[in-house]
Amino acid sequence: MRYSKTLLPTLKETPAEAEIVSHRLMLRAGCIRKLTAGIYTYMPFGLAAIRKVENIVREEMNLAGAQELLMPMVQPADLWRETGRYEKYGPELLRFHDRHDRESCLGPTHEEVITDIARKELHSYRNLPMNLYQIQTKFRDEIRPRFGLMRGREFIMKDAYSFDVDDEAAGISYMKMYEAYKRIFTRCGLSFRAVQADSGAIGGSFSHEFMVLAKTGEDTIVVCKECEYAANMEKAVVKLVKIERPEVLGDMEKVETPGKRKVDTVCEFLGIEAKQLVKTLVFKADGKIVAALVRADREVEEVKLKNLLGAADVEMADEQEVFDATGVPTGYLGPVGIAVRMVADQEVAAMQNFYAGANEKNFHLKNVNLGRDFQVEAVGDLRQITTSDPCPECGGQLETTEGIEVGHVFKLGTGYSESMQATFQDKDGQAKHFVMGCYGIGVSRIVAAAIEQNHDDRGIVFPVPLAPYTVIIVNLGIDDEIINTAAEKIYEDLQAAGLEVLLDDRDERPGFKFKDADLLGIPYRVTVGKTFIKSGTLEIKNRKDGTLEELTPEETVKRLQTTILAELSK
RNA sequence: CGGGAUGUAGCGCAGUUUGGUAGCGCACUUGUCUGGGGGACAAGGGGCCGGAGGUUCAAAUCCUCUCAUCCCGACCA
Repeated sequence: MRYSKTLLPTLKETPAEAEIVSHRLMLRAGCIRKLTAGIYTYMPFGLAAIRKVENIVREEMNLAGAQELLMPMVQPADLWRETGRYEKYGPELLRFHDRHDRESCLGPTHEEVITDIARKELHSYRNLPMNLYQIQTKFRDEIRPRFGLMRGREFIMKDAYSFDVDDEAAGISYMKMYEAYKRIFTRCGLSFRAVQADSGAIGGSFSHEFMVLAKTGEDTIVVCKECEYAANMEKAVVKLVKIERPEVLGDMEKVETPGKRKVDTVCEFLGIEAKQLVKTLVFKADGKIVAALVRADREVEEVKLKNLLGAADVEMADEQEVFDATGVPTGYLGPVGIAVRMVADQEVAAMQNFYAGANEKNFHLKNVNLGRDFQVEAVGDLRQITTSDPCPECGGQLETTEGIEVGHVFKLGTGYSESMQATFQDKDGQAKHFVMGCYGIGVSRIVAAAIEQNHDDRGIVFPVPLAPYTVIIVNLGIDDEIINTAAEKIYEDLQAAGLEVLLDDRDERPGFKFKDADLLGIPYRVTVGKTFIKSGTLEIKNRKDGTLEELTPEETVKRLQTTILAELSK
């Protein structure tokens, strides 16, 4: 492609709206332009990168035995009512009425539509397993779209759905996708981790999120330094460290703590450590008051609390609500003699002779013990994991990093097939519900994540497999016949060698062109300038490491062809 | 939906406090020079100052209402 004929509007200055690197660079490099909040036009250069991702996804999905189809974006409300999601989905689902006043919605995901296809078209176990996928623009009316393509309302997603005869077969389908995903993200040149997204309530870990490791990620994940364990922070299982303490249970006594409400001040006043104190935090679970007990130096993980309680929604109660429910001012709350539902972190159950609030202003209790002095409704893993906790898998050291979720594999089971009566006839002649799985990849988000992970202060540094062009030729002598001819020649030859080449044939000054080449992040730059007249060589620059080479045109073609091919087959 | 901020030329901004009829840098057009890291000079084009209403002789500026966008918290690929 000739730069002079391309719509590739680069920006020297950064538009004020862009906050994170990928968004900023994608705007500056002319990849995207915003139409309205969370909705972007993919400009030719950005679209080329998206297509690269799509093709990798397509190849690997097909290789894994999945078939591509394309489902409608506009969907009838009735279909969504079958699964109850038309009511449940919330305002993210954009609903509207068509000219006949039929209720419709824009598909944020396609379980209903695909299950409808399955119940109509798949009738026998002989048809299974079946895995169908599409690459499509999704619409989710996000509460707060932000960060450009990272969280848009409109975005390109690959979604796949598998249908199997039973649980075991579904597990195989799941693993196939899991492996395909690893290949996809590896081929995209991303540094990523597959993290467990389910704490194991169903039994196995049948949900994984694929996270690209990047500082700007919206999720925090914990990663083991020694083994492959990785999990979303809010779901990471805390392994209880057994402490052998054959202590004699002391008699519970009241101690005065005048005006000491905070953990720090209480500990300082009593001359104890926070790990000897238990704090009582009050939450509203689906509107009902529940107290959660954790060691004073720990944090309650609301997601875990939610799961333990089986609640749909959990939030912290405010001071007034706490007082209304318990009659105790915050700071002196404790588990002994309090009339609310209580749950405790497993660590609290293992503690002996601890301190806690006395449910009386200016007093705490000493030598409190669970079981003897109070009872709780449930004990479980309630607290947030820390880097000083051992890896739940191998006991190794943990660290935290930020991650961007680019993929999610999930075993659905028979929820959808049951609510939509999607059955097939099995070997034994019985009608059975399909066991389903669903698998998503954020295609447009991958491009943003890749830039988040691969850039420097001069611009994007595209991984070769995602680069819209792999080579940019900088012609520095538009008016010089020798240089011009050489630039045209190498342009032809590189294309003939099967490479995607951008020829910068604009009448601009060298500095200007170099800056653009850096900004665009094209992996290899070939400069045709005065050195060609002097020595007949071209300069090849590697965008990533900055290495320079002087080669003849023939050598250049060979060198680029082999190195780029090598990069692509990694 | 709560909290904060911003809307002035394609982009980045000043001007708003103290009303007097719109400016700077970049980009764009033309010309000359220049030619290995966003070059120089000269001459141009481009703005119902987000929208509506009001106050006033006079509004980008003051008042009221609205719309939009961005940032911080609950969702997710």
